[in-house]
Amino acid sequence: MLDIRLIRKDPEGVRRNIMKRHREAYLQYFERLLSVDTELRKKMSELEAKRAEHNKITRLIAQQLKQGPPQASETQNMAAKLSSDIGEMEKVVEALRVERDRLLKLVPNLLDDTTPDGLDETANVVVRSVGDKPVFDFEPKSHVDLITQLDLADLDRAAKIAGSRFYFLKGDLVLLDLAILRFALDRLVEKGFTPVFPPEMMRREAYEGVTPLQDFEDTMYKIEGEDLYLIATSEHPLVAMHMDETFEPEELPLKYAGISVNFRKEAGAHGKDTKGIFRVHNFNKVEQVVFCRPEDSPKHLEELLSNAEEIFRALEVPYRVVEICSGDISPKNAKQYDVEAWMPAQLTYREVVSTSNCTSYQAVSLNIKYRLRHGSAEKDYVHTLNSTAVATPRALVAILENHQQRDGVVKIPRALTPYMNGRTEIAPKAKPT
RNA sequence: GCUGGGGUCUCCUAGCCUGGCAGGGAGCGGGCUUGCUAAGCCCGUGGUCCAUGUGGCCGCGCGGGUUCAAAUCCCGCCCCCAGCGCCA
Repeated sequence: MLDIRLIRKDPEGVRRNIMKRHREAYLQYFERLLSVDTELRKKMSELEAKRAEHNKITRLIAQQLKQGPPQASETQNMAAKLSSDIGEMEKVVEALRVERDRLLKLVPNLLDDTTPDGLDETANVVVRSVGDKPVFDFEPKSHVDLITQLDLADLDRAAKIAGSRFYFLKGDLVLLDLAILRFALDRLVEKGFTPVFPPEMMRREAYEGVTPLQDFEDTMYKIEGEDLYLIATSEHPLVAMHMDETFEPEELPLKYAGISVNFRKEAGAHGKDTKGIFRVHNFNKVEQVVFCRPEDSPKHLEELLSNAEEIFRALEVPYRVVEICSGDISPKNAKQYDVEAWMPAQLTYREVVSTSNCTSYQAVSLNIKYRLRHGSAEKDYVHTLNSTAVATPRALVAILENHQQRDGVVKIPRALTPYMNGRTEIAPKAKPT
């Protein structure tokens, strides 16, 4: 969420920024927030004055009782009256505070000045296209046909026991999945990232700090009867792990490479990508997470993007980088890039990476700060950034489709050969003649 | 899961039994003193509010309750430690 103090200090500036998202609802939340917050502060002042009065009397009672019990009863009656007044006022203030916080969480992050303006995804800006699209002298097969033909996954039996959007991954595709994850992890470790296996469930309180409320409805799975949610990405536990902490300046930037399973309901995606393993309920992902000083976050955003691009170049998958416009960007992001891989069977680019600068939006919710100078009392919120390094079902789809040969063989990218025990291709099983 | 012990400001710790403004130490930062890279002294080192001051309010794992008053008493929950149980 935004820092309420910033909103109080410059409501007009915040309003102008929110308008750039072209969503009437955001503005309504914001205007309502301003009035509720004003009312809250007024009521709080009154409450605190009353408490101050009550505290004085309470101290008086303590003194009187030292001198002798009989003197205290009259003052105690006054204190009791004040105490019940305070109880009433507290209820009012608490209701206002709950409403203020609810609205505050609904107001989106301030956009970076460089985020392109636009109404929806059609206004996203292609920054660059990298790699040559493969030229086939045959009709390229979809990944669905390839995994069926090569016996690399079983979708029907997965549906039987778990439902749609689940899969049994099999044989060489399992080895390739692990190879990709390990390859990506190694590249990040070389760059100073600390690899982390995080908890794959989180409590609601911590979770609310890293993701919009709407995600509890349409993204996250809840464990029945427990205050636990399956993580939708390792970004969530990795960012939340430092809640209520203050970093010394020399500890920043802090870089993690999270590796985990990701669970997503994909509610609202009915009918999209229903076949194959492109859009699924659980998948593996290596994620980059950075905590840094505010002035460094634009630089780190470019680094995270560059790291992800490096991995897709090594996988020999053609891609383009897209800058997400103000109407399409996630509410928690100030600036966002997507990397989209070329999918030859669909003749289109599909999202495989999302790189985000959340600036202080998550840090404010989670109360993550740093000292401006070592030992100094002055603190400010850190910035958090996250980016996919690689997510495997989608990377597998890209590799299968881009590296397929006429004879049904799929070439393994050279960079992965060492991670595949020297293997260079995935071939159909020899059929008995 | 059971039994017992615990969670206090950045860290350590006192206070809890017996309710009355959370005290001490260390580290860190700033200042002063001094012949030096020693030693000493003073201030600061949770959050928040606006009327910005010798100010108020809140804060002792979280949430309730009792009371004029709760770190302290009562209830529920979370987490840590030890032992037992279970277990890949």
